[in-house]
Amino acid sequence: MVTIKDVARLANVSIATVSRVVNNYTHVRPAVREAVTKAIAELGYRPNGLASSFRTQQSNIVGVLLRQQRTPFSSALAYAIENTMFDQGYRVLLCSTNGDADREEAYLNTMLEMRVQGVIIRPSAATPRTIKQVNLLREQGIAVSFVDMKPKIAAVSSVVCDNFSGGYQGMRHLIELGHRRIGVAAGSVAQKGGAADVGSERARGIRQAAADLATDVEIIWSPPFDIASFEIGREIGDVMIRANPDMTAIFATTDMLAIGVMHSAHALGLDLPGDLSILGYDGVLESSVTFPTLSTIAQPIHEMGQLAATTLIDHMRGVSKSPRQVVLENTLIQRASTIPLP
Amino acid sequence: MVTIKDVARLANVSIATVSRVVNNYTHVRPAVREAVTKAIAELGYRPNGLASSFRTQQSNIVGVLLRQQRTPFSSALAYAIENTMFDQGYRVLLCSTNGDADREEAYLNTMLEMRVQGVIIRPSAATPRTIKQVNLLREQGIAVSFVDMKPKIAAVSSVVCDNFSGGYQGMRHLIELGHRRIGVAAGSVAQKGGAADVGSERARGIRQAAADLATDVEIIWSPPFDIASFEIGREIGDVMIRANPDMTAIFATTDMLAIGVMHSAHALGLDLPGDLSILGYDGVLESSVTFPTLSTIAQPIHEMGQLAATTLIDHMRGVSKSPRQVVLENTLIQRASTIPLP
DNA sequence: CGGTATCTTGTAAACGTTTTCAAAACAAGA
DNA sequence: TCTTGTTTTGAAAACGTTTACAAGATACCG
Repeated sequence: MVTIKDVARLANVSIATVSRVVNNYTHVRPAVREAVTKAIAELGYRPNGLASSFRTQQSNIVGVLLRQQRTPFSSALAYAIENTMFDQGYRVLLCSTNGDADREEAYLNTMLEMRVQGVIIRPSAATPRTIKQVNLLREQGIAVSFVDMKPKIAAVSSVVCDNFSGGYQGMRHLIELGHRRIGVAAGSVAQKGGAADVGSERARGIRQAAADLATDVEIIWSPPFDIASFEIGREIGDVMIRANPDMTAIFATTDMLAIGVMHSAHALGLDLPGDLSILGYDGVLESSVTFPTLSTIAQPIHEMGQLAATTLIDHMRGVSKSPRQVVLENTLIQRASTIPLP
Repeated sequence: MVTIKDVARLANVSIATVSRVVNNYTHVRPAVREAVTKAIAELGYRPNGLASSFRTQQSNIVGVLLRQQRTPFSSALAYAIENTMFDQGYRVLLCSTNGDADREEAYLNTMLEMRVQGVIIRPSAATPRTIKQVNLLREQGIAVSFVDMKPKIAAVSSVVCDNFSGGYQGMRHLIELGHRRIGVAAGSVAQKGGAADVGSERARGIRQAAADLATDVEIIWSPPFDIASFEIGREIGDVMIRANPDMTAIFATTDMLAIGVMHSAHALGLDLPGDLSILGYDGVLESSVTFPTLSTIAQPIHEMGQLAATTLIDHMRGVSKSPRQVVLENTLIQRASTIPLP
C-alpha cells in the first residue's frame, strides 16, 4: 500500500508538504503543489483514513441508533439523517437495536470505542440503562441528539413532534365531521397517560380535544396492546367494531394500525368510509395506498431527520453548545377515509 | 481520556500486558490478569478503537451501498445485512446513493479511505464507472459482494433471485387460472430484454411461460417507464385498462406498481378481483395490506441479505477465497387479488 | 546592501495501540 | 545445585498521519 512517504520521495518534498497538499492547506508554492498532485496521481495514493482518524482523533462517523429498522417511519428517518450527514462530510453507522437492550448496549459500546463524533438516538424507551449509557457518551464529549422522544435529561437536544397537538387535531377533525362515538386505538402505555412519551401525548391531546370541543363525545378506548402493527390493528378493530355497533369513527395512533382496522372493518362487511370513518397517524408511505385512501395526521419525518442531523452537527462543530429542543407540528392530511356523518 | 498507559501504571505492569488482557490472550498469570482487570474498571478505561484499528489496519466496518433507502425492499435488505454483520462483530456503514453516480463515487472513495473490510453493493446499474470502482476496491484487497444483481465481472460473489423463474411462475399462475389476455407492467429496460438485469430477466420468464404453457396467450405490454413507483403504477394501469377492455389480469413487476394499478382499476369502477386479477412482485410489507390482499411473487429478502453478509464475511476472513454466486428461488404467495376466470 | 517581515519548507515528535524479541521467572528433571 | 524447557513479562519498534517549531527562502523597504 502506497503511503505518504512514497509520494514525498517521488515528489522530492517532505511528508509534511504532502500532507499540506492533501488537506489543501495554504502556504504551498503552486509549483510544489502541482508536483505533489502529480505524484499522488501517478502512485494512486489514497490517504489512510485509519491513520488520520487516529492522529486527529476524529472519526467523522456518527452513529444512528434506531429501535427498529423495518418500519417505514424508521427507514425514512434514517434516510433523511444519512442524506444530511453525507452533505456535511459525515458518515453514518447504522445501529438498529431491534428493541433489544443488550444490543443497544453493545452498540453504544462500539460507538464509544470507535470514537464516533456524535450519536442520534431514537430509543426503545428512556430506561435508566439508556440514560446511563447516554450520560457516558456525553462524558466522553460525544454529542448526542434525540429524535422522536424528548429525554428527561435536561441538557440534551431533541427533535420531536407535538404529539399532543397531533392527537388534538385528529380528534377535532373527527368531531367537526360530526362524529361523537369515536374509537381510539392506542397502545397500553398511552392509555395510562403517565410518561411524556409519544403515545401518551397523543392520547392526552385526544382527551383534551374531546373535552374542549363538544360535550357529548364518547371515547371508546381499544384494549391495550404493545406493538402498533398491522396484525394488532386487525385484532383491535375486530374487537372494537363488534362491541360497539354505534361507533362511527376510529382514530388509530399509527398508520399501520389504521390499515389493520380497515381490514377488520372490511372483513366484518362494513362499508368504508360510509359506515366507519378511519383516521391514521404518521403519514408514512402506506397511507395513500389503501382503499379508501387514508386520512392521517402526518409527521414531517424528513424534516425531523434533517433537523436532528443539523442540530447534532452544530454540537459536534462546537457552533452551538447549548441544547436545542425542537418541536415540530403535525398536519392533518385529509383523504377519503374520513367523511362527515350524514 | 484514560489510555493503556494509565492502566499499566496503576496495575504495575507494562502496557504490553494490559494489551494482552484486553484482547484476552493467553500467557497471563491469573493474578496479573485480575489486577489489570481491576485497574481497567477503576479507571473506566476503554480501548481507543481508532488506535487499534490503525495499528492493525482493520476497521471491522463493512459498507452497504444501496441505490435507494426509502423502499421497503431496500430497508428490509439493509436490516438483514446489519443484523447478520452485528452478530459477527462487524459494523455497518450505511451508504445510500440515491441513484446518484457522483454520490456513489464519493461513498466508494470514503470506503476506500477508511479501509472498510468489505462492501455489499446493490448498484444502480452496472455502469462502467461502477465496475471500475469495484475493481479498485478489490485491488486494495477489499472484499466485495453484490446483491440483487449478478455483475458481469466474473470473479465476484453475488446473491440474486431467479427472476426468470419468478416471472415464469407468475405467468404460469395466471395462465392456470384461465387468463389469456394478460397485461404486464414492466419498466423500459425490461422490455428491451437485452441485459441480464432484474427486470429483463422477469420479462424473459414471462415470455417463456406464455410460449410454453398455452398457444393463445396474448401479452399486453405496458408503456415503458423508468421508476416502479405507486404513482407510475396508477398511470400505467389507467392507460392499459382503458385501452384493453378485454384484458382479465395484470402482472406488475413490483408490488408498488401493483398497488398503483389497483388504484387505477378502482378509479375506473372495476371490481377487484372480479373484473381484473392483479399479481405483484416482491413480497414487501404492503402486499398484505391492500384490498383485496395482493397475490405476489415473493423474494426471500431476509435470506438474500443474510447470505450476502455471510458470503462477504467468509471472504473477509479468508475462509473462502473463490467467489460464490448464489441464486435463490422466488415463491408465489397466493392471496385474494388473483382468481380463476369464470 | 542590510534589515525586517512574510511565505514556504523540513525535522521530528506525537497519537495509542499491537507485536516482536529477548530477558526474566519459574518448574522440573538430573 | 545445575541444566533444560516452558511460561510469563517488559522494552521498544512500528503503523501513517498531523502539527509545532524552527530554519531557510524570498520579497520589500530604506
